Amino acid sequence: MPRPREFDEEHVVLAVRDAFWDRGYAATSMDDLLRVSGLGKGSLYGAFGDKRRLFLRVLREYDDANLRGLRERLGSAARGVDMVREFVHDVADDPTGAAARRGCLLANSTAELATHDPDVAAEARRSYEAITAILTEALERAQREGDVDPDADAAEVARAVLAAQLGVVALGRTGMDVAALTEVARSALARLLPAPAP
Amino acid sequence: MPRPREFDEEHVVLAVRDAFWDRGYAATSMDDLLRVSGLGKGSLYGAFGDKRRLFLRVLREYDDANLRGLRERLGSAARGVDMVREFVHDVADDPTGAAARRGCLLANSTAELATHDPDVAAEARRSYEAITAILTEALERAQREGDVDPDADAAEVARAVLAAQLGVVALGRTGMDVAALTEVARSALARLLPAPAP
DNA sequence: CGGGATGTTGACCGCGCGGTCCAAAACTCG
DNA sequence: CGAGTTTTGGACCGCGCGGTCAACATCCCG
Repeated sequence: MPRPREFDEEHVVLAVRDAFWDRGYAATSMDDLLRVSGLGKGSLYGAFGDKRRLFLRVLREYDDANLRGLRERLGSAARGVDMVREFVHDVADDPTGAAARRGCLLANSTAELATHDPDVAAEARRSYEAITAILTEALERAQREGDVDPDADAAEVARAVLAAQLGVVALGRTGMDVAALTEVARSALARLLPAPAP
Repeated sequence: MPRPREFDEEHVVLAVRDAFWDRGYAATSMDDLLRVSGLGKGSLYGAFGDKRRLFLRVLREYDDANLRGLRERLGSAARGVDMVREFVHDVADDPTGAAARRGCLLANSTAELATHDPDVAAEARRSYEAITAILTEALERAQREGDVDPDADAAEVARAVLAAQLGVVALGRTGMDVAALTEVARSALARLLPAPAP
């Protein structure tokens, strides 16, 4: 019976995500979102609700995609420890520095909004807990593979690794040069991953 | 000759700082700033220029105060390593969690603004470099005092410690409970500060 | 092919934004 | 005390914000 949608929701979510990622929540106007999505006001409001609801939808999908990506990288990594290293280096691996300057949408949003938006704060907690679980799994595998001291508490190391990664992401946003950022990641990892007794 | 100011610039800067810290840059209106400062529009604009200039002034004074504080803590710490530990635990040391949720004005501002405001990005780099230097000094002292492996590269450890601290601050903003946050700090420090051979 | 339901477009709304400006006030000094 | 200078408070401005809505287009199905 109804008239069908003329746009693909996922395309819109991705375009809108990039806008929020680039400008932040408050500095992105609905007009910006209409521009990047190519939709009219009625369509965008009809499909996603107001600005905040749209943002929360975008944030959640961003996080889910991120978690899926991490699980895939763990699944396809030759060794558990490789995935952990990749995770921390990530933003520093783009030699142009663009990825580092962009940072992470969740981290940016939490810094901007978490104080006054409980939904954003809750989403951040959910996401970081899930990441910690994945890292723990990766580290347990690394212990079995002989790359990490089997006596270490994998969950504890995972939390420290997460903190280090968040630090690298935060530093990346300052525009610090990529080589230096890579050094930070390398230096943190060298100390956070206790090597097994030889 | 002239009519004297009726307000104290430093008081105003502090009040305005708290407003920006609480709401973020974009979400804080000039009316908010007039309210918290108690000034009229003419006075605020006359003394500090527009919103962005006022913000940059506030941010720089915040950073300077922060650096002064760190240097003082290093000067008065019984041991170099104590200052490093305090630095990382800091926001988690408020048992109410308020400090953790508030986070750091510089970190929040960098996450919100660094992409499009080169002055904010530059200020962040300046500040983080200065912090790294102070941490390096603290760690060198810790090495002399036998609390940190003297073979470690103090500057490298300092960068890793900074990353960990930024991670703790980022996690703190999610509203994660303080005990867990303290554990993250503890766990990171335990691994980042290589103990000297006994 | 027509009726009903949904999607689309863009005009429109009121508000609050950042910023300007000026008349009155408050001071110093000759 | 009066002249000169700066500060003060708030009226005022135009704009762009987020959000609503109604007229029209497009489709499915009987």
